[in-house]
Amino acid sequence: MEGRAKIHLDPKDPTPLYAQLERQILAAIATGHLPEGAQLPTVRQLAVDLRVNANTVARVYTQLERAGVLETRRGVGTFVAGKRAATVDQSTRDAALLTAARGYLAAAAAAGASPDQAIAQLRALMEGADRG
Amino acid sequence: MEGRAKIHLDPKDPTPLYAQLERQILAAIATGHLPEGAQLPTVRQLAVDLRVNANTVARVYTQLERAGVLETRRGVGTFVAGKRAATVDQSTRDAALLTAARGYLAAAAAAGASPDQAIAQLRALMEGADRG
DNA sequence: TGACTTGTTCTAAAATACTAGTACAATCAA
DNA sequence: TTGATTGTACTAGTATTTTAGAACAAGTCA
Repeated sequence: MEGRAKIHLDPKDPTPLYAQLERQILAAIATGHLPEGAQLPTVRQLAVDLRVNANTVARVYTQLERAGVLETRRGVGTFVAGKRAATVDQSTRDAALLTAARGYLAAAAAAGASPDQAIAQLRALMEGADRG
Repeated sequence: MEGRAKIHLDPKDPTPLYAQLERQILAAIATGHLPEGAQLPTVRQLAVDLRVNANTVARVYTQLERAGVLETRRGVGTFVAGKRAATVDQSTRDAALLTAARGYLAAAAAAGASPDQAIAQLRALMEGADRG
């Protein structure tokens, strides 16, 4: 029960599982669900919880470790790394955010939600994170 | 030049191109960019514009045609179908919106943006769409 | 030391996504 | 009818994603 991250993967979503998992972890960190220094579930445990292969989890951990987001210690576990320098420039990040926003608006519209509802849903999600 | 849909695909996004395209079309319809009866670009033309294979576009058109969203007439073109009965229930749509919101928050975090910036970007996009 | 836990690496196979090219069918206009 | 346009269907090949299983490396603890 020690700070289980609320990770949700959707097998129906055409987005690859590894990409979903990576985003969820990054979001959990950004929203404070996973504070600096927090320990993540082990590769094998998370694989069981999410019903995916251990390799899929391991690959995500490795990738995030190389990106400086996570810190891994063999035999101990995987932890959220401390503040790191941003390696990508601002324009690249802006472009990524724009693309993500377009995608969300599209997905919301496809789900029959109005833009206002889309924002409301986002707010609700953020508040839930604050309390966690 | 008759109402070109503003479709943007991101090859860097791990989400499959066909899924991105499907969402964008659904969004364009939901937001009124593509009103009922409007003609979509031809399979070959859109494939050229988006730098994807014609088969990828054709598959999306076919899928949306089977879903009742589009109407295709051989030798003429593809059009937005008339009002159709909602085939998915509310809970399914809510779940889809929640998943989309989680994904956006995660993508924004991955892009180094705060949740507030994520919402700001969304608002900016909405205003731009209104004027378009 | 030895047992155990944890992350890492590797090979192999299956399923899916995407590209490429071709051919066919239906509609419209001259 | 003829030709052009458009959607549909098909095969083949490549790349990516995911699963599966095994083995190895590094750390903790008794």
